[in-house]
Order: sequence, then C-alpha cells, then structure tokens
Amino acid sequence: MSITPRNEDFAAWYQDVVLQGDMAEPAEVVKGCMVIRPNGYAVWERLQADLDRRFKETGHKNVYFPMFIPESFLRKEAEHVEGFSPELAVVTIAGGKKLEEPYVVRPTSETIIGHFFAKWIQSYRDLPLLYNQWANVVRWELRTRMFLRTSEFLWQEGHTAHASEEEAREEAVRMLHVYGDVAEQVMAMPVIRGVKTRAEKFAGAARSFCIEAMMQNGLALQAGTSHELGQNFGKAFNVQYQSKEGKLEYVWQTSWGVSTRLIGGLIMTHSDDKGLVLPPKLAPVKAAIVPIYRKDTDKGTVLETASRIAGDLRGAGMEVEVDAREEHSPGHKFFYWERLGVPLTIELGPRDIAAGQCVVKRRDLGTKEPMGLEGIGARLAEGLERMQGELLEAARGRLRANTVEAETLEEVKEILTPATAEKGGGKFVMAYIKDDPECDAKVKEFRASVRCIPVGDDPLGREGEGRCVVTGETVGKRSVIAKAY
RNA sequence: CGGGCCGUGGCGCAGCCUGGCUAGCGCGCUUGCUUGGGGUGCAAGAGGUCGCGAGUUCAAAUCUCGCCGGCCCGACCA
Repeated sequence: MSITPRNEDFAAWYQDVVLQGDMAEPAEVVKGCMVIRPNGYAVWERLQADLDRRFKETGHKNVYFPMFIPESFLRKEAEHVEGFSPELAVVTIAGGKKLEEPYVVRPTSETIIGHFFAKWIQSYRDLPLLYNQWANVVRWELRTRMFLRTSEFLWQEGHTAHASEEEAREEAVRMLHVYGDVAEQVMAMPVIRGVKTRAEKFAGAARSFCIEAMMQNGLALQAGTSHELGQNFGKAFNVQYQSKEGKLEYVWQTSWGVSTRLIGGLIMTHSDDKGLVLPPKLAPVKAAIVPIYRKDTDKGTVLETASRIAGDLRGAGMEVEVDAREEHSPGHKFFYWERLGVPLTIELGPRDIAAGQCVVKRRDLGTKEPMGLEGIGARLAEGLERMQGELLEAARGRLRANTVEAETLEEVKEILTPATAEKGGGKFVMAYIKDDPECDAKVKEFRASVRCIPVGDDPLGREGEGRCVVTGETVGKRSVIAKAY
C-alpha cells in the first residue's frame, strides 16, 4: 500500500490513522459521510478549543440554531438559494406524514439565523450581535473527497450583525485574520489571506475573504472563509433596527467558518510516508516514552525512571504516554507512535539509565539525540516550541518553492499546464493580471481557478502592483491562481 | 451525467486472458510459548453467499448479457 500524502493516494492511509472515511454500504451509511475516530477527534477538539478561546476574546458568544430549516427561508435570498439548491438534502416526510412545507437540512445557517435576528434586533443598542455556532451541516455534493469535502461535516459558523458597513467589514477582516493566525500559529500551515473574486465568492455575500493553503502536492485548499454579507440577508429577512436618529435601517451582517476540512489540510501539509506529523500545539500526546529492558532485573528501574520522566514532562505541561505494553517490542512501539504523529518519542533503556540520559527522537526530522534527565521537562517543552516554529517554516519554504510569478494569463497557463500532465501536480501562480472581467472563466479552461487576491502583508514578502477583478472593481493587488481541491 | 479503472474473509491483494479437484497469499485477529535499543520468532486456530441476477457449459471467481456498488478524472463545491 502506498502511503504518500503528497498525492491522491494519501487517503489510503490517513483514514486508518486518523479517521475512518469509510464510504460504507449506502443502505447503512450516507455516501461520502465521515466517521471520525478518536485520534482524529482529539485533534479537532484542540483546534476547537483554540478557536473558541479566540472567539470569546473578541466578544463572541456561542449559540445554537435548528438543523432543519423551512425551505421557504432559503428562497428569500435569491443568490443564496441559487448557490445552494443543487446540494440540499430535503426532508419531505416526518412523523409518517408528508410535510406541507419541506425542511432542508442546513447547508449553512444564514437564513434561519436571519429569521431570528429579525425578532431579536430592534434598536442600535442591540448591536452588534456577535454569535458563533458549533454545528454539523450537510451539503450533497456531486463528488465527495475524504476530509476535504464530506457530505456532512463539523464546523463553526460565526454570524454577526452590525449597525454600519464599516463595522461589518472590520469584523469580517478581523475573523479572516483570526483564521490566518490559527492556521499559521497553531496548525503551522502557512496561508494566503485574500479576497475572493465575484465568481468564487459565497452565494449571497457582498464580499468573501478566505485563507488559502498549499498542500504538499501543490494544490490549493481553501481553509477558511469570512464573508461580508452586506445588507443582503438583512433585507431578505427584514432585520431592521432603529438608529440613534430614529430612522429604521437594515443591519450589516457577516458570517465566517472553518470546518473539519482543516484536519485534511493539516495532514496534507505536514504528514509524510510514515504517517501523520502533528504540530505540537495540536498533538493530543506530545511525547511517548518507550521503555526498553531485556531482563526482569532491569524492568523495575526502567519503568520507574520512565514514570519519573513522564512526571517531569507533565509538570512542564506536556501530555505524555508511557508505553509499557508487554505484548509489543520497542520497535513496534516506535512505528506505532510515529504513525500517529506524536512529536517526540523517548527511548529509555538500561544503557541510558546508566548514563543518566534518554534518547529523544523528533517525528518531523527523524533526528535522535541523547538528553540528560535533569530538568528534561522544561527543555523538551522548549524543544516543542522550536519544532512548532520549524514546521511552519518548512511549510513556508514549500509554499515559496512552488509559487511563481506571472504577468499574463498566457504565462499562467504555461506554468500550470505542464503540471497538469504530472498527476496531482500544481503550483501557486502569483499573477499580475491586467483588469480582466473574464479572468475566472479563462483560467478555468486550464483547470485552475483564481483563489484570491491577497490582502494585507504579502505572504512572500513582496508588494504587489498587479491588477485583478474583484466584484466588478479593480483591486491594486495581484491574484493567486492555482489548481485547487 | 460523460471518460477510465475496479468489486474475491476485518484490511490489502493474487487467481480471470487460456473454465477443472478442497479458492490462495500478506497484514490483522484468537490461544500458547518466546522475544525486547526500529514492525520478535514459532506453533495451533477462527474467519468466504468470489457484488447481485440470468445465460453458456458435464463443470463458472474465471466466458456472455443485464443490474447494483465503489474509486479516480471532469461538471458542482468548503
């Protein structure tokens, strides 16, 4: 079995390691759904915790809305329903009776939240409303891709309402950067923060921001989105407030989300042929201690020392496993923890104990080094921080190495087309395209798409002077064109 | 819905072209002993409507037809 996360075959192993993406018998299980196993869920929980903390720091509160939405709600926003209609799962029978009005299983919650916002918002004093929901959503895609596009997925969706367009835009941009920061600082996955073109933006949004990451095979992955909804949903659901001046105004809304797709992105950013590689900040287990002993006389000392080291590491804030299983050899255990992506493996045998040390192996580099036991907890905690940074830098290096610049669409085509031949190959092209409303349609011809027009600091450290078409306006930035998932 | 590939114990596959005895192999699993610095070794064992249906034949996992399902590449999309 090929275990190569750099190409399409990667699914073959990660479904065993992290999550079972089993497309089981359709009679039993929905096609393209996902089953998240404990190892995968533990990673998701850590991501959730980090995101949740940041949301609360920016004043957002968690809420929950129904998963069944009256079909008529979706029809209220024309562009929104048009964008989602083909991928809706609809409940037509319930309680043994045909329903008068079908319910759709939420593909996202703008509509039902808009409905409630209209009831809850009367005055400018009610604003802003900063809500977030952790939920599952369903999108009946024509084609599913394990992790990256499952028919049901877990996510968080933020929904906010504001009294002014500027404030809503600030919110959308703020959340874009929250996502960018989490991707980079927590997942060690470098991203390009940008704005979507009109063709690529969320159905119903005035403007969509996104973070785009590059996988090891060079394909782009949209890893998170933040939308300025304008007054589109406000008008569709009659979400009005009375301003200080006593006038009735429609609210300005935003929505933003990241999903379990991030786990797919995480895997495809760092993992190698040996299995998962987890950045320390997301690893449920930071270090696995493998005790080695040949004779029963050694066993006691080795295990005792192992648990003392474990205690030291735990004292330094690290989750540690001592793998004292009798039925497996040390070699087996090394491979086991390596496959699960545990950042550090600690080998401890009689020889080490005699020398007052242990041997520490780093998952990402494969390097082994002896380390004295004195104060090892603090030193390894530092080491993990270093590893976190180095993973990000390594990924940044790959992003840079696979990014090229172009001036015209012809050039873009030349760069991307040879990669078409190599299956799964891809590149980011930073293009300075002249004002061209047909840009999206043209790049589609060579199976690429305009991922975004970068905003803020240039991810490659260069100021862009190119042009691209965004929602009908010319923006003084270059665009990122790539083949994508 | 178009193009390509595939369906054989839990997982991965061989066998099919050229029909033939009791359908094999690796991993995993169970039991026992053994072993331990990178997947220990040995022994015994459990586990199968060969995707479904029809046809050809003395005989079908193998050939023919139909159906179902899956994967990959497109269209759609987080």
